[in-house]
Amino acid sequence: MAVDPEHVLRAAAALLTRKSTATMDEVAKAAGISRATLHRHFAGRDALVRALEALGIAECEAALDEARLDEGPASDAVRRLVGAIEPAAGLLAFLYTENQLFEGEEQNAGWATIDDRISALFRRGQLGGEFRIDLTPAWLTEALYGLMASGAWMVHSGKGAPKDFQHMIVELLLGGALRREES
Amino acid sequence: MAVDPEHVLRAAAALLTRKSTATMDEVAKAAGISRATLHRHFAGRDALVRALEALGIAECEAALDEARLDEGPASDAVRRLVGAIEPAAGLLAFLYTENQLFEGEEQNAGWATIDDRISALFRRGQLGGEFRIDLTPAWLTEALYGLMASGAWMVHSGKGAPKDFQHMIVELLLGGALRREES
DNA sequence: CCCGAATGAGACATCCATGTCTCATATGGT
DNA sequence: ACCATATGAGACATGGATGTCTCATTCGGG
Repeated sequence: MAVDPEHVLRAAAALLTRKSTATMDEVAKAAGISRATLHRHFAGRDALVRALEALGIAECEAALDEARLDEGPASDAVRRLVGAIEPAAGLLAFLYTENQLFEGEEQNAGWATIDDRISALFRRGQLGGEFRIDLTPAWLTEALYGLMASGAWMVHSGKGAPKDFQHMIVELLLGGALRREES
Repeated sequence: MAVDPEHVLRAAAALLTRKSTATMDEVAKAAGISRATLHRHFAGRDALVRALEALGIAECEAALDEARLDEGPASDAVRRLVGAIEPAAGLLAFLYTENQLFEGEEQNAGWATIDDRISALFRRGQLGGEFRIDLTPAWLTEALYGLMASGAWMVHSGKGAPKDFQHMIVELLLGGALRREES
């Protein structure tokens, strides 16, 4: 009978990714539990979103670890990062829009850490001569978020295949839309 | 005494861009009118958002016209487009997230027209040999939206300057993060 | 100057999500 | 088998936003 909070969070994430205004009642149904039980585990919608935020941060950190950002060419690290983060892209896209509601209030410090790690990767690429230096690491990081949200949205709306997620994002982020001279 | 609906829409757009959950009361205050009057002009929050959607579409169309997408190199057209659309980026970013609430219901057909015009631009660039062909026009279009949302977010949060908006987006979208060999 | 129309202020009812509570039931360990 | 505990179902109160209404006031044109 014990409810698995992890499973509840996954179900909530899956639902809220699709319908960000879903009711606590809908979330409970999606998780296969009653609203009362949902409330026993997460005291209110706010707590639920915070828990989802913590989950998203944890998955991000895990993806960052898995991608081994310090190893090899920075562009390869970016490739690994996008690939590793893909399963969490939907959740992150939800949090990305939801976080803007929290503006003004205290932000979860976890995001700053993640921002820093990703920014450091781009900076490493710049220092190593791989990446151009006229685009700031902060912008490249923000752009990566935006492209992941767009990619998640495309997959979710059926306009793109999940298998193309990594390729679409990485190729555009690193290479851009212009044809390159043969190297 | 006559209220200018256009001015009300502008104020609503400016407010909702910053706080997407603003109340009808807050919108009315922001527009300098009473809630009753706001209600007389826009029958409910839904109607207001629809009107904002129409405004956003109109501004997009205007930017598309102003950018003369058919003239000259496609990359220059993209540059002009981003520059022309910058003033509306905040509103578009709001609608971009708000539209997901309407999923399932009928979408405003105006977006499809805009998608088509932008996609056509990217396709033209591909056929002309300017743009790489392994990224679909649909994805490039979606990516442009995502980057504009990220750019608007960066400017809004103070992490980036408005004057860099066009440069950041265009350079990343067209050129990517990798250093190019000297051409 | 006067009258009609639009506005502002506020009261009022309503709806919806939320949060809390109770009680019966089911589960799982001892 | 028994008991403690967690769950499900639903009632209930609450708060916030919305939509509607009235009435006094103000503005602007004739």
